[in-house]
Amino acid sequence: MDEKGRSFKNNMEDEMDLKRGPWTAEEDFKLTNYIATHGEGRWNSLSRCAGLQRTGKSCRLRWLNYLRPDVRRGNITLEEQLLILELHSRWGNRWSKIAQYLPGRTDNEIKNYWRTRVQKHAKQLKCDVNSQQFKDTMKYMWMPRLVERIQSASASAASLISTTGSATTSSCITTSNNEFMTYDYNNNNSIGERLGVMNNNNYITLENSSVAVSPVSDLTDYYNAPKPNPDQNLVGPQMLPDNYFDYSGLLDEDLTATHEQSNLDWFENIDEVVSSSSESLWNIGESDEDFWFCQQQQQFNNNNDF
DNA sequence: AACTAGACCAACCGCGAGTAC
DNA sequence: CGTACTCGCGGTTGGTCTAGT
Repeated sequence: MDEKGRSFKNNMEDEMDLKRGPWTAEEDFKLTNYIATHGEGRWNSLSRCAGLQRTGKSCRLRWLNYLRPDVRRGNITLEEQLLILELHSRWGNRWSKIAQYLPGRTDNEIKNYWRTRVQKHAKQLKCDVNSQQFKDTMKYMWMPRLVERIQSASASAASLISTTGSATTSSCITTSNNEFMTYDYNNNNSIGERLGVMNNNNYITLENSSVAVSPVSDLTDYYNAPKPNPDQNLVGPQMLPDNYFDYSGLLDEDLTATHEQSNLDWFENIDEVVSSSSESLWNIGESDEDFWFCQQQQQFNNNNDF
């Protein structure tokens, strides 16, 4: 039998013996043990040597996404959400690249977050997740709000960390200079690059980017875009040139009211939450976020009606 | 209690790039 | 140089859980 034939036969045998679907505890044990003694890599032969009836691919995925000791589990924090949104605006669906900036998070986890949470909100707003409208909503509404919430929480979180010593592992934080960066809470030092600066508690500019940011979504474009004549006594959100929505009306008026109220609710919650556990601290965002998005959806639909 | 819809997430698949032979 | 293999990435699927009816 020639080399091709042997390879084909081996592949057929592999196919016949292969196991798919959820991993058992025994398989996990075998894989973890094998990697502990022999290291990772050469996944196909690793699978055979470890006595696993799995493809190399499957072993690699299981190790990277689940068994690796530094995999961080649990809810995506506010800081991580902010990072994901920002990095996605930079790089798009480059999940593995984005994951590099979120220690312990896998590309799969981030991808799942994006598809379930972010795309859900796009659906609620009745617009495409890749549309400029939704990108702007994220950039000018959602992200500033996240920053606000992070800042609000940071004081409480900081005291929590100082008392417990190891409340979290690593994440992205905002500093007193309005910078935000990846941070190792356990060792109390910065472990990543400085990612950007907040302006007026509202906007974020990214620095040190090795990849050009799309000029269309650059804030300077937003500011430089000709504004409607202020003398025009227009009511409600106004369409700017180049299809920019003017969200300032939303920020200043209706939204602020609901926003402040939801913040009040949130602040009422946070003392209680912080005193209970750090895990819960990051969980409270979801209902608040959903509430906020309901408001956005209404406003957004009003915009389109206008 | 039974059913349904939606959310979540682990796992699979296909493809392209890199590497070994 | 061509082929097979490996690896990693992004897209997709399907199982499980939960909330609502």
